[in-house]
Amino acid sequence: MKARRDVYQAIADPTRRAIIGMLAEQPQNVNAIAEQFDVTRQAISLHVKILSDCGLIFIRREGRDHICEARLDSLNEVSVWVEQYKKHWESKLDSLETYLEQLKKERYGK
Amino acid sequence: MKARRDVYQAIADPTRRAIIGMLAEQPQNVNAIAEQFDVTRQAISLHVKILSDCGLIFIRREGRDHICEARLDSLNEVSVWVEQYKKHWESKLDSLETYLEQLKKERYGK
DNA sequence: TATATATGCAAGTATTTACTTGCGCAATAT
DNA sequence: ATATTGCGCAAGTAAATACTTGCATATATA
Repeated sequence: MKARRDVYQAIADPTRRAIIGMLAEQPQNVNAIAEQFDVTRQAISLHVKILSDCGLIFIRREGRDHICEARLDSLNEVSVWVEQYKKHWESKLDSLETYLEQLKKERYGK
Repeated sequence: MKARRDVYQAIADPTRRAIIGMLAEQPQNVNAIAEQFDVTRQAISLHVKILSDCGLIFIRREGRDHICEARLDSLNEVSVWVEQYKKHWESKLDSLETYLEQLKKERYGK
């Protein structure tokens, strides 16, 4: 469990995206997060660790509490990657027919 | 290999992101894609299937060629999700000290 | 000091992932 | 017709993933 661990992989899991959502609203300790899910605290603890490892959350110790706060700077990498393709889905043509029509005017494949 | 297969999971793999990048520039058949990687054609074929399954690419048959083209509409989901947190990384404070200072003024944890 | 609380670590499991090799099939090309 | 090319399917493997339970370790509280 120490392999590829980048932002893309971190946000691939819906539970982790939910955790990010919660922490973006308000920092919370691990137990508080875990109570909002059906899995064990340890499962959440692992998700928190993964998020922490890739820099998406920052863990501040306050007594025995480990308070997690969203630090979403590294989401910028995803943002940049996705936005570069924005034209691909925003310049949609009206129908598939028109689309295919256009495709035939060009050369494709190898 | 038929479990969770959403856009987030699809783009979690660097090879698949690379394939998307290639196809965004120019549609290509499976072999043409595979030649640009060190893995077998079948490995790429699987990636292509995953991308196709979640709607990120469209496969058009032309004789024996399966020509893949980027259809990145579903990236919009990722875009929307990421952009909602943009303020979290764009409103960065100058230093960690200032940041922590601000945190102390609020109540955290459970 | 004893006890409860918050948490991490370790080990074990089931499932998924990312691959591989081998094969079969359809569409060209010879 | 036969060979070649492009490709998917099936089966197998190694590793990663998402969990679990059990235990150890701090910190707070009675």
